Amino acid sequence: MKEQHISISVIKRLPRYYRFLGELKKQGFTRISSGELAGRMNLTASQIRQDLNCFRGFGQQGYGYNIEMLYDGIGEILGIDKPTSAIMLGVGKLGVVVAENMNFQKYGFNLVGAFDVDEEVIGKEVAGIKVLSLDELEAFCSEHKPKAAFMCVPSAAAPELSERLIGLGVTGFWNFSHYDIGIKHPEVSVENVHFGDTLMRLSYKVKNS
Amino acid sequence: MKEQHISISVIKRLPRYYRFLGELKKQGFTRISSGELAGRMNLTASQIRQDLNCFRGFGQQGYGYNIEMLYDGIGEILGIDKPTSAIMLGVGKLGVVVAENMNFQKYGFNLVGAFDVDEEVIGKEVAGIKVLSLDELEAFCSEHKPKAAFMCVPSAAAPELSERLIGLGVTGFWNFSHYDIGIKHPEVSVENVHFGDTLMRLSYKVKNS
DNA sequence: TAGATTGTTAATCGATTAACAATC
DNA sequence: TAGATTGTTAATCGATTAACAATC
Repeated sequence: MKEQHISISVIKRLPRYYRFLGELKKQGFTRISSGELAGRMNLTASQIRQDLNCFRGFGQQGYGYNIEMLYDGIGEILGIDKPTSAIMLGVGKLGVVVAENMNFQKYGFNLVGAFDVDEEVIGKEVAGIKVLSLDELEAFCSEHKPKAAFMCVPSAAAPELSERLIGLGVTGFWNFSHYDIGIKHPEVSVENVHFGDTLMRLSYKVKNS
Repeated sequence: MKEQHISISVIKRLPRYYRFLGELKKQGFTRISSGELAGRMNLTASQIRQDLNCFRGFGQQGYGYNIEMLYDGIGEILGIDKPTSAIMLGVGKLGVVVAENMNFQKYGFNLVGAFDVDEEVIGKEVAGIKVLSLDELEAFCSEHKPKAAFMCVPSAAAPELSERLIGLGVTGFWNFSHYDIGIKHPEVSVENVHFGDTLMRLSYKVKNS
């Protein structure tokens, strides 16, 4: 898997390829051409070939792409085969739903800890994990060295907490809070899940079409 | 508010401007220059001026931008001042959390109905709304004419259900399910919230930096 | 071999950045 | 008026699409 420099636009599309290919695989298909896949995904064949060619070796002229091999290959590029250990910060309603309904393994992560400040929540089990007090964060991290943090805390708590986590070696944030972790720390990776932003975009679209 | 053709890239950024400006407003600031805002948001001043100039009349040479006016203006562009009526499909764990914790009004929507197929859930109240049986969808829609649907159903239910909703006049989907509503229906607006996709992207980033 | 389909280069298109004249 | 800062045009950069030679 020789990767030169992969543009962020390509990376953004990979999960969607992965989903479509997984579906095709499940349906029993074994090969697909860029043209056929383009039709299903509403892309151009050219774009698919360009995207996949960033990584070399997936296609075969005159044949197309082997679905299983491509699926596994993209999974490997995304790092799904090598789970990153992660902790959840904030085990409120959202945190609980996310923790208990996401199959993290499927997406390249392994949830190893959960923290909250609420005495009501501390000590309870979520997704098979005992919720610890935030006071225990330092001890836990020096023992387990989690690399990623799922930020399900109120926005007000995010600035200080993210500083603390970065100090403890966390390099990736799955951020549900409103607070732009990446601005002060361009060296860490952040993926934001901002419900409000997507709703506002939908509002715009609905009203302008 | 004269809008020619606004590119999708600009629209995508508007909610983030809106959030930052709301914050600045709350902090008591009254004016800001593109340079200052660029620093805070980690953009270029040039991009901010280009973006805002799509809509005309926000800035003033030598002065900058009036925060309140800009905030309100962007809100208007996004259509936040004119709520779209929406219904929720699927009131499982995710649906409940979303319904009860999102202030839809704040983002340009008004939740007017909720539907499920589970007898356990039907009849209960969520966010002040009584959950109806999916059998009542047609009657409800012909009376209330909701324009948007929040899809919190299992992916398997999404294809058929989205067809049905489009037939009933729904033109916008906030889609939590895995199913690409937009492919068969390019005429409707869709905003996807795919937790898995963002996690996979984070996985890639964490492993490649 | 002939047909299909990729890999890859070149052309186009769009978005971002830089520069500066207009103007508050 | 002088200084600041926008609006806007031009330059650059990157991403997408088109085309076709390579090759399975």
